[in-house]
Amino acid sequence: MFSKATEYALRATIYIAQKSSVVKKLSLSEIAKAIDSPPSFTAKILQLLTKDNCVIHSVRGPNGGFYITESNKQLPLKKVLEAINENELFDKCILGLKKCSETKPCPLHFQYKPIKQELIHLFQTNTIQELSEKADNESLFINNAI
Amino acid sequence: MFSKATEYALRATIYIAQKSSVVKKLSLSEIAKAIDSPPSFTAKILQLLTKDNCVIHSVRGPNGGFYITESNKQLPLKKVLEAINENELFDKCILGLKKCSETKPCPLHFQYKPIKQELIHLFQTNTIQELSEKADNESLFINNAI
DNA sequence: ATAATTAAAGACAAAAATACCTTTAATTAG
DNA sequence: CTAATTAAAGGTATTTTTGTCTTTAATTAT
Ligand code: FES
Ligand code: FES
Repeated sequence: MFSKATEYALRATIYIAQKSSVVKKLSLSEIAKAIDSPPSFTAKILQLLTKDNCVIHSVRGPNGGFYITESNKQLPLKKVLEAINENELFDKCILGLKKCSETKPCPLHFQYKPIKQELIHLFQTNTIQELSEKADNESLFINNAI
Repeated sequence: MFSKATEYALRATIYIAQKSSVVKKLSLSEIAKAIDSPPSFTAKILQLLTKDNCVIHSVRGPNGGFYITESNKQLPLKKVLEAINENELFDKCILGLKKCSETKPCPLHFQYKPIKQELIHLFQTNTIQELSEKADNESLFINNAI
């Protein structure tokens, strides 16, 4: 479904929303360990999420790290997909035609369309905060620990 | 969503179901041109679909090529995914956890679950024949022609 | 000011996916 | 039987994705 990069981005964002605040920043190594992802690769992805502070924030130096503001927690999960340029996933034709189009639809188009809408809805209506609260309250998981 | 290999496999299968019969086989080059795919790569994929005659059939030599039997047209589209080993796509966790599990669900699990079911349903209920007829009757498309 | 800590940036490496190319085997037509 | 045609098989090449490593810049604590 998603690329590794996207999966790490989503898991990292949820974890940061769970555990960080402006006064409690999380280091790369803590995040990577928590979400079970390769640290250096995760660094690249966090940089994308930090760009223009579009999703998360970062500060360098001692006691530095990554955090997310309360206001950014209100962003829809879709924002994460946009930040790492995988948002167009939901615009694509399921059979791989160059354009998914109503006027030149593939044989699965009209059946796939409502499912696609639900996927878009899923990422548009869930905020980062909501997801992180879910993970908090219902003992849900964002890593592969045993 | 799907890999290129899967996209080509689905488009090729639909095209073969539309145009072939036991007495009218289609050459690799015709298929690749029709579905707008790289011929050599498409050859590999058709081989997988031909293995054990699980989806399509092939014969070598003059007037040889690929075709599908009436009985195989009754197979669900899911069979194509299985043939190229991308069927597990729908078993995977959307956040990339090693296992999608009810007992250790990710924060999106319960919202994603019904969508996943619809995707599975889509590929399980549609037969190859139904899709190819759709493509016939409603001027739907399986290539990128202008 | 200096040293320590942390992310940013960029080069590099490995693996996987995609695409291509050559040889072989099967089949058919003549 | 021979030549032509077509898919099968297997190797190679390219591109993309994933992952690593090193250097630089920013920040903080002492
Ligand atoms: S054209 Fe294929 S999904 Fe819309
Ligand atoms: S655990 Fe993530 S989708 Fe089921």
